[in-house]
Parts: sequence; structure tokens; C-alpha cells
Amino acid sequence: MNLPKAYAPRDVESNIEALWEASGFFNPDNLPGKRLKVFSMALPPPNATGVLHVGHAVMLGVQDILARYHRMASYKTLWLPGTDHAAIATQNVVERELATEGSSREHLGREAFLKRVEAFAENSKSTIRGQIRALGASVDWSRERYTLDAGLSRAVAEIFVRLYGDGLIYRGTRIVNWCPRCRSTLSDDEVEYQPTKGKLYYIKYGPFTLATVRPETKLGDTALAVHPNDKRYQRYVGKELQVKSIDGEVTLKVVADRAVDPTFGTGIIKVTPAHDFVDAEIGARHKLASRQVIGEDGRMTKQAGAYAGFTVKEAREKIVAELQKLGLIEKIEDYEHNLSVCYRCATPIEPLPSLQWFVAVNKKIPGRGKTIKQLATDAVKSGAINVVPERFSKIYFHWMRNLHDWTISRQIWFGHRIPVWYKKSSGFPPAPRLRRTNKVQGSRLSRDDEIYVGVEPPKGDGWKQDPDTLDTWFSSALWTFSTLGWPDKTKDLKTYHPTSVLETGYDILFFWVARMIMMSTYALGEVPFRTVYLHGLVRDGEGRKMSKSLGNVIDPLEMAAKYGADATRLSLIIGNTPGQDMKLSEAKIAGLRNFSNKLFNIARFMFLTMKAGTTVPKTPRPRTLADRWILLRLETLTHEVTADIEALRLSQAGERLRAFTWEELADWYLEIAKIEGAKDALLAYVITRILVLWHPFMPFLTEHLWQLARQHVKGLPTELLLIAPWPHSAPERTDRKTEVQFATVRAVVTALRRLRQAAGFDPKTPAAALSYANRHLKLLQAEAALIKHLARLDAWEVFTTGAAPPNASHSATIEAGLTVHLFDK
RNA sequence: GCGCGCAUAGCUCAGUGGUAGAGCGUUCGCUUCACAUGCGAAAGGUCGUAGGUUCGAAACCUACUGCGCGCACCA
Repeated sequence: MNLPKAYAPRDVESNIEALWEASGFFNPDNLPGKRLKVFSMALPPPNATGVLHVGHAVMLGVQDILARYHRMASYKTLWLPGTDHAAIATQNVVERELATEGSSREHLGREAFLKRVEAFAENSKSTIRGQIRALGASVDWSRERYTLDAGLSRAVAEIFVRLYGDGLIYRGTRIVNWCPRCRSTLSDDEVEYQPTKGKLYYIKYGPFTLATVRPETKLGDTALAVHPNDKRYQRYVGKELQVKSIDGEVTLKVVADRAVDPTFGTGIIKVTPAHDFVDAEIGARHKLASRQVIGEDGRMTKQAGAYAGFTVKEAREKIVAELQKLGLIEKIEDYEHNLSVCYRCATPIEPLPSLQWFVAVNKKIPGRGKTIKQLATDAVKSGAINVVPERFSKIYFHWMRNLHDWTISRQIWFGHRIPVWYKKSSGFPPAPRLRRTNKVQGSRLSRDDEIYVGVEPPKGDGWKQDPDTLDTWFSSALWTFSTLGWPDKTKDLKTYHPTSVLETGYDILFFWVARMIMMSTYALGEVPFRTVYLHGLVRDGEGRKMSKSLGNVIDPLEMAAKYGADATRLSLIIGNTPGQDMKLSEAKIAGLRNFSNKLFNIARFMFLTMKAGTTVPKTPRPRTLADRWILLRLETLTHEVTADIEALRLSQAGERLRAFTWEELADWYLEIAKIEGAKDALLAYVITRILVLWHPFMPFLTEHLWQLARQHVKGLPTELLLIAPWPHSAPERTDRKTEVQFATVRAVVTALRRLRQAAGFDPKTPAAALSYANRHLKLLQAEAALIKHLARLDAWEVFTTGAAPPNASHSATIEAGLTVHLFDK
């Protein structure tokens, strides 16, 4: 056989990938043998927006290790892949494309635009499929899903209808986070905060002065508020003040409310119920009027009078100028505050009142006596879901406690259309499949509208579907069970749900993980997964977030092409613990490429030296001390690696394997094998075992070597390493004597090498030495040949005890009574 | 403001109450016939600071310092 001197991943990975897929073993239905235990995972679906990044590579790496380990350990193993339509994110990308073409979604119209987005998403999906394959992920493509698939869309509609039927989805006018650029609402979690330098304007309001960063909302003020205990302003509470302003005299009521911090600023605030969450609450408590002066287009409304039509920014400048002219500005200070921006396009958020759909998280579920929030909290508190690392459960509870009703309607076009239809109630007979009719109130509908909520469109004429779509996280919240066929009672659902492990980045704990728990406990009455494993973010070598604009992005596919998929994956596993961010550099990947080559060459050595027809023994027969030692170490390694993987200590498992493979196996045992000879069977045994143990971590290389091994040795258990049985992890076997003996030999060899170097001997010229060994006498005599070879001595004698010989140039003590002495040449 | 994390070799990081570890880098010597993507040898540490618990602490507890993150506030 003609083996290259260095491992060339590029030449083998695609062939190996094809071999696996042709086997069909990624599909658990095809796995051989009786498999009573089940292991299942849903791949967190990448967004259908483009390409995979290094964060995806972490997730694929961790999950593939778990999938391959369990498959080998004879679990019925399902790892279900798919993609997320990622509503706003994907729509934004396509809108940007259209903009460069001088077009827009409005220009195309809803239908044509959606076709365009779908074409884009389809293209992304096929890119992503190729990338998942290239990284070696053993996902079951026969079960691939997409959040907009018909089946999943049915699940989305079904759960919406159920929630509505339980009174847990409602429609109402509330202050929402509005992104004027996306022209859509956002949930609280989709808002990010950017520290921003701005101005703080001190404005005179009759007898008061108060500060604001948003003078333009002055037009929407309907009251002033002070703290109930603030003595300074007590006499004004309940009074109505006539205040001079840019739009003439306005009447403002003074109310007392606990939300006001008397120690901050002047201790008095203006209340703009239509454009601030806190003010809206104050407004509700005091039954204040609400005046919307900013519209969904980010421009001032007709209510803003002379300023109607201006953007918020323009209005602010004009209003400040006008206030200054009227002498109503006391001072302007520089001020840094947190600006709310859209997490998808960084546009400043406008809080404004809007008619939207919400999920009620604090309302009892009929017949269950608990709220969605309680179900989701209990799932973790009870231990039904195990969070790794554990500290994230605290963060989860904190978030749950503070969770408000979830705004689920979005005014974008790409996504699941809200399964609600309206029509003028004018004597039409009720539709046959009407689930529920209700009068709804709201600005968009007349009071006579009839509402239909159902999975299928209503029969009959005159129904118009709600134009809005659902929050993308609403559909991904169903991912673990919608992908398995829910709401049908499928075999897959029964077999694979709850899933075993959900592995994802901690950055989507709230967006996704928490919502999956909410939806699964609500709809199925069971947890979506038993363990959540949260990995950290991958940063660049300097600890900065990777981003295109910084130009510090490490592309996992590029790295895989350069250093191999195995090295790339391993670089994301080793030296990292769950939940901890990691710094990644190309040097680290190159280092693991070097290790790949080491493993390759260990096998190469075996293939080149082994007699044809060697059989891998079922039970190895050690002949020498080194044999006993390596087998002992191999058993211990097997035991420890198995325990590490079971406990999700993947980094530790990888480090152990690397240390054993490089140091103990390659540097010591192989060198000894060259000396002692006649180790074909033992070597075959050790090497096939480490291929098995390494397989989850380095699937391509190990499978490649397995296939080569099949040409050289007999007795391999399976044609594909992919389904080779994981070795039974017997209780740890200790053999103190072998350990101590081998360690002593090692220490003597190392000491001799050190002395040789200290003496300045050329590595090639043989040297002469003497040892006093005391209790190790017999051992060192027995291993004399080995020690002489490894330390390159042509003469070496061992005695029980004695003084350093006069012609010894260098001496060393290894332990009490054990010394080595090197003679001058 | 509340909460969480991190601080260990020059760098990046593991570390499970019992003799301080790895990779990279550094120094010295080697084309030793599996591998220079390599081999051999070595140097390098007050485990952030101060207390405490313990026979014994890098680890457990308390306080503090520095860095980072989340949430809340943000008039």
C-alpha cells in the first residue's frame, strides 16, 4: 500500500462522507442490532440567511460527538437537521438585495416578494446542507425539516388555535417595541441597548423644569408626575396646570406615582403614555389620555399638528429651536444613555401603541391551574430539565420572573401568516369549521367584524386573513416536536420526544430555549429535552467578537479545507468548558492538524510494519512490561473517556485521548515496539481501540484509517467505524505494580538522556552508564535491553548499591536509592 | 442597582480537598528508516489580594480589587 507521509484530509473527507451517507446509518431506522435505549437531538436550525459561521461549527462539533458516541454505544440515535426561515433576518437580507437593484418589497408586492425570499432561502438551505456535511455532522437527512414546511406550519397554526381557545392568545392595543425600518413590532428580547451620546434638555413646564432626551414626545404629553412622598410638589398633585408650550397653551394634570424617582433630576417627569412603557403604566393607573404623535413610519402623526410628517429627528431639531425661541429651554447637557435598537437592523426603536397579538404568560391555563410561566419554571426547578452549566438555570429563572406577555405578531411578510380571518358581520351564515367567534376591538377593525381562528381557512366568502405574520421564535419554539410530526401522534414523536440533549449557544437561552420549554410543556405536557448544554461564544485571538466589519472572522469551512474538518472541529472542543467563551486562533487549528497527522502516522507505522493477515485479538496477550502497561493505560483511558462523554466533559475527554495517543502510545510504546518486536496483534488491538475512542471527535480521519485497516488486518467488528461497538467500560482496573515498574523504567531512560545531553554527547554515539537500583534491581536488569536502546547506551550495568564511580562524568538521583551515572567517553 | 462569570507558566486555557497541568511560544541538541505537521532534553508559577474552614485549599466560605457579560433603570 502506498500511503502518503502526511495526512491529506482534502483527499479523503468527501469520500468518507459519501460512504457514511450511502450506509444509511445516520437514519436510526437502519441501525443494526437491538437498540433499546434512545438518544435524540434536534439540531438548532441555522437561519436560512446565508452561510454557517464558527458558532455553528461548535454546535455541530459538540452534537456530532454526542450523536456518534451514542450510536456506537448502541443507542437508537436520531439527530434531526433543518433550517429556520428566520423571518426578519431573512427578509432584511432580501430587502437589502432589492435595494441595490433599485427595487423594494412594496414595489414587488407581497406574492412576488415572498417568491423571491423563498428562492433565496432555498439557495441558503442548500449551501448550509453542504456545509453541515463538510463538517462531518451525522444528521439524518431523511428527516430534514424547515420551519416553513407544510407540516411545521400546521403545527404552528394548531398551537396558535389551542392557545387562543385557552384564552392565552389575545389581541389588543398595547405599547409595543416598534422598529420603523422593519415596520414591525419586536418582542422585548429583540431589543438591544446601545450606549449613546445624546443631549439632555431641561424644559420649563409652567412652574417646573424637567429633563428629557426626547423633546419631540412633548407633543404627546398628557400629564406630569411626581413621587407621592415628594413634599416639594405635594401641593400640585391633582391640579391641572396651564402650561405654555410650542403648540400654545396645554393642560397637564399633575399625578403622584411611585414610578418616579424623587432623587433623580428634578424629581418630576412628563408623562407620554403613547411613547414610553413606564409612562403607559402611569397613564393606565391614573386613567390619563394617550396621544400618539409618532407613527409606524417613524414620522410625526397628524396629532403632532405643525410637525406632522417630519421624521422624529427633524421634529426634535425644530422643536428644540422653537422652545429656545420661546425661552422654554433652561439648559442642554451632554448625556449618555442607552438607546433601544432593533437586534436585526440596529434602527432606534419607537415605543408606540399598536394593535397586536400577544401570548399571555401570566394567565392560568384552563384545566391546568398554572400559567405558562409556571410550567416553564417548574420544568427546570423540578430537575426535569438539567441545565449545563448549572448557573444558567438562575439566569433562566430570573428571566422567567420578569417575562411580560409575548408580542407574537410581526408586520413583515416572510413567515407564518397568523391563522386568523376577519369579515364584516352582515348576515353571512357562520362558517362550518368556525372554532370561535369573537367581537374584537381595535383601530384596524370596525366593531362589527367577525373573527375566525383556525388551522384551515374558513369556508364562505368575505373572509380576509390577518396580514401579519408570527414571530420567528414562535415557530422555532415548537422545533423539538413539530419536526417529529406533532400534532399527529406519530411513531417518531413517541420514540424520540422528549429529546435527550439540546445543545446551543447561551446567547439564545431566552429567544429559543426558554420558549421551547414554554411551548412543549404547554402543548405536550412534557419537557422538550432532558438536558440543555449551552456552549460559549467563539471570539477571535484578542477576545473580540467575530464580525465581518472587523475582518476577524474565522470561516470554519475555509479552515476545514486547509487543516481538515477534524482539526477544525477539535479546536472548538478542546480547551473549552460549557458556557465559557473561547478565543480561537488559526494556530490552534494548525496544532490539531499536526495531531491529526500524528494519529495518521501511528496507523501508517502499523500498516508498514505489520505482517499480512494479522488478526485483531479479542483478548490481547501481553508479553512484556510495556505490553502490560499500554493495555492497562488503554483500559483506564476507555473508562475515563466514556465517563467524560457521559458527563459532557468533552474537552477533558479530548485532552485525555490526545495525551495518551501522542505521549504514551506514540512516544513510548511504539518506540518500544520497534525494539521488542513481534507486537502486530497487540498493536492492532490498541490502534483499533483508539480509532473507536477517537471516532466521535475525529470522524473523518478515524473512519479513513478504519477503512485502511480493513485491508491490513482481520477481525475488525464492523465494516464502518461509524457503527463499531463502543467498548464496555469495565470497572477501573488497577495494577499498581505495572504502573510503578513502567514509570521507573521511563524515569531511568529520561534521566540517562538528560545526562547524555548535559555531557554534550552526540545523540548518535553510544554511551556507557551504570545504575544503583536497590529494590528496582531485578526490574532494571530485566529491562536492560530496552533501557540501553532507548537511552542509546552500548554498555550499562546495574548494581544494588554503591558509590558514584570516579570516572563518571555526570550523575543523577531519580529517587532514594535509585541513581544513574554516565561515564566519560 | 440586581445577578452571573473570569483572574493559574510569556500567550491561550484545563484542573474532580491530597506532590501545580496541557497546547502554543522560548532555550539547547537532533533529517534516529511512522511522522520536521517530527524526535529528545530543558527553562518557565507566591494559582488576583486579604482573611477563614480543614490534618491538608488553585479548588470550599467571606470580603476586596480588576476585567467581562446578562437583566433592570435610563426623566
